[in-house]
This record gives sequence, structure tokens and C-alpha cells, in this order.
Amino acid sequence: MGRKKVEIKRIEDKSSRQVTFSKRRKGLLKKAKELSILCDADVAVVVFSNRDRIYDFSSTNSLTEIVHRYHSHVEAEKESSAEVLDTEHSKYASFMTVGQLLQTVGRQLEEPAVDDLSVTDLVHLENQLPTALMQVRSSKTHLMIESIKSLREKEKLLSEENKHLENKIATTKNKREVKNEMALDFTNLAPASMNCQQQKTTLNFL
Amino acid sequence: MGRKKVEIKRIEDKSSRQVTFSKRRKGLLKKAKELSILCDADVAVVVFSNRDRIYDFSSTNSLTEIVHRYHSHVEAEKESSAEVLDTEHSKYASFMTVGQLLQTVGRQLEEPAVDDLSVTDLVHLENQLPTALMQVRSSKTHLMIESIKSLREKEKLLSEENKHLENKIATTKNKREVKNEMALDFTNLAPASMNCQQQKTTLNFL
DNA sequence: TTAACTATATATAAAGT
DNA sequence: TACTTTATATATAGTTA
Repeated sequence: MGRKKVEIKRIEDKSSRQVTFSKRRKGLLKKAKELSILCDADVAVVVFSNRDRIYDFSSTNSLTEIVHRYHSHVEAEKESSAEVLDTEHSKYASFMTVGQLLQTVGRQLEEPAVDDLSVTDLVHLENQLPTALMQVRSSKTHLMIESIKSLREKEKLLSEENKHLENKIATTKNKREVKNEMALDFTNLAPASMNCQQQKTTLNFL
Repeated sequence: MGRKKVEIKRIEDKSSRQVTFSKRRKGLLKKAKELSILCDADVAVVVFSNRDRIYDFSSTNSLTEIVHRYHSHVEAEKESSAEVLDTEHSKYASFMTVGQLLQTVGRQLEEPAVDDLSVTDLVHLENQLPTALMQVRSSKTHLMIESIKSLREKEKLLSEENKHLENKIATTKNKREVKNEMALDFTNLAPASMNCQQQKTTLNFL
């Protein structure tokens, strides 16, 4: 994207790092803005320079809002069995005070159309049902959590594999370049046997 | 940046908006990554699609960390406005333990002086709470489902990237083999070709 | 749909001032 | 030190399979 292709690794020269930072930061924020407008999506970008200056873009008024949404997602992913209840409570606590809760709630009780049963029977039922419900809920939550865990695990593995593959490619490229140069040098004097040897060395890195 | 210049305004056609979203989102995240590496800066990007799927990049482990730094800055710059207080409140609310929550509830209940409540009032409360609970559960389930969706999406993307990388490597290998063959032809006249042949066979298993 | 494929627009690295 | 210019690398819009 410039006169020369640059490797993606930390720029050591301080001054050109600064220049690149400035240019690319500007570009990044511009693209974030475009994405949010073109696709009607909420986008937030935060950049800290090494010298701790901050630059940001947010398609909504406040980054905070987006952060909230982000947290909702993350929290949902984070829960692990024992903590579920705690997390749940606190999560919703931040969105609804108890007062609001009580006010906001709509009534949805229906007539219990079971007048044939004795009070004793009903009491018994009343006691049993919540337990059953809890078991069902517990199973459901458990399954979902397991699902999430396993997905995250997969994600991690895939990421690692990806990284490896990238390294492999990088290595191959480098070796290849070296090899090409060597091959050029050698084909003039000795024939292909050298080529093979070189090849062999290279191969170990595949 | 394509066949035609596009105006930066909401893309009305749903399908091409989706396509553009996918392309540009990928681009944005890539650039964010490059910026963070090249310039050794902390960068975070969060993108929400219309349909509330989340995509993010963060140069540090957690977006949360960056958000914290962001908050420090913002608070330092803007004097403590009312908004900040709200932010703070909700931030900490999300970390409230169940114990704290119960205390809060207690306080709220003290106002109407619980002892003075009539049976009717209590029945009303009793009826409302389950509904509130249901809402909470519903939200929870929704979030978890979204979470799973989003993870599946990520998994898919990673898999695709992986596939690409593998193809790349395969291609590289092919080129290499072609080279080997050429080398073989070349050495038909000279010795040391066995070496090469062996090497070639080995190659396929790498 | 989703995936490749160009032709073109953009971003930007290095050079110039 | 920071603009401006240019050559080149990248991103991507529209197209096609």
C-alpha cells in the first residue's frame, strides 16, 4: 500500500513508527465510520498510542453504550455453572432496579382451572412443581453453558492452528527466497545435486 | 475502492449491505490488528451488526481492560458530570454480589414498610415476581443463544481462514514439487539424483 | 446463498520540500 | 517536524460462476 510492501511487525524506528501510527490511525477511524454508515451497524474503535494518547470513534453517542452491549454478550459467554446465578442477578440488577421491576411487571396469572383437587393435593403439587422446574432449568442452562464452553475451546484451537499455518507460510516464503538466490548462484557451477541438498534443508521447515 | 465509487451513506439494498458489511468488517479488523502490531499500540474494535451479532478485535486480552483505560481518560478530561456518575454506577452494579443485591432489595422494601402491607398487596407482589423472573430468564436465554450464534459464526470464519491458509501451503508445495521435477530432469545426466527422488517422496507426507 | 474474480478506488510507504 | 507528492500495495464494488 505504499512504495514498498511492509512486513507486519513492530516498526523499530521510532519516528517512522509515529508517522505510520498517525496515518493508519486516521485510516482506521475513517473506515470504522464508513462501515457504520454504509451498513448501519454500531461500531466502536479505541486506540491508545504508546504515549497513552487516546483516539476513538463510536457510531453511537457514547462508547459506553456499545461497551454495555459488549458486556452483555461477554457475560453471557463467561458464566460457569456455580456463578451463573450470581452473574444473572447482578447483570440484571444493572438494568432494572427492584422498584422498576415491580412496576414494570405485567400480570399474567390465570385462574388455576383445577378445582377438583383437594387443598392437600394442591399443596403437594405446589411443592413438587418448582423442584421439577428447577431441574429442567438447570439442565437447560448446563447444556447451554457446555455448548458455549466447547465452542470457545474450538475457537481457541482454530486460532492456534491458524497461527501455526501463518508461521509455516512465513517460514516457507523466507526459505524460498533464500533458496532461489542460492539456486541462481549454484546452477552456474555445479548441477542439480546442490539443488537437492538445499531442498532438503528447506523441507524440514514445511 | 472497487469498480465504482460509492457514496458513504446507508446501503438500502439489504443483501448488498450484508455483503459489504462482511467485507468491510473483515477489512477493519485486519487493519486494527496491523495498526496494533506495527505501531505497538493498544487497539480495540467492536462491531455490532444490525442483527446484533458481535465482532471484535482487541490487542490486549480483554476489551474490558481497554475500556477501563478509556474511562480513566474520559473521566480525567470531562469533570465529573452526572453522566459519569451514571456510568460508574452501572459499571459497579454489574459487579454486585447477590448479598449486596439482597441488601438493596431490603432497603427498597423498607420504604413501604413491609409490616404494613396488606395481604392483598402481598398477593399482588407474589403475582408480579414470577413474571419478573420470567423476563429475566428470557433475557438470559436470549443472550446465551446469541452468544452461541456468535461463537458459531466465529468458528466458521476461522475455519474458512484456515482452509485458505492450507490451500496456500498446498499451492506452495506444488510449485516446489514442480521445481523438484525440473531439478530431476536436469540431473538425469549427473549423479545424486536418488537423493532428490527420495526427497520428493518424503515431501508428500509433510 | 456463498465464493472467486477483476477493475478500480483508496490507503499509505517512501521520497520530496 | 510536518506537509505534499508519487508509486505501489491493498481493499473492495460489482460481476460472474
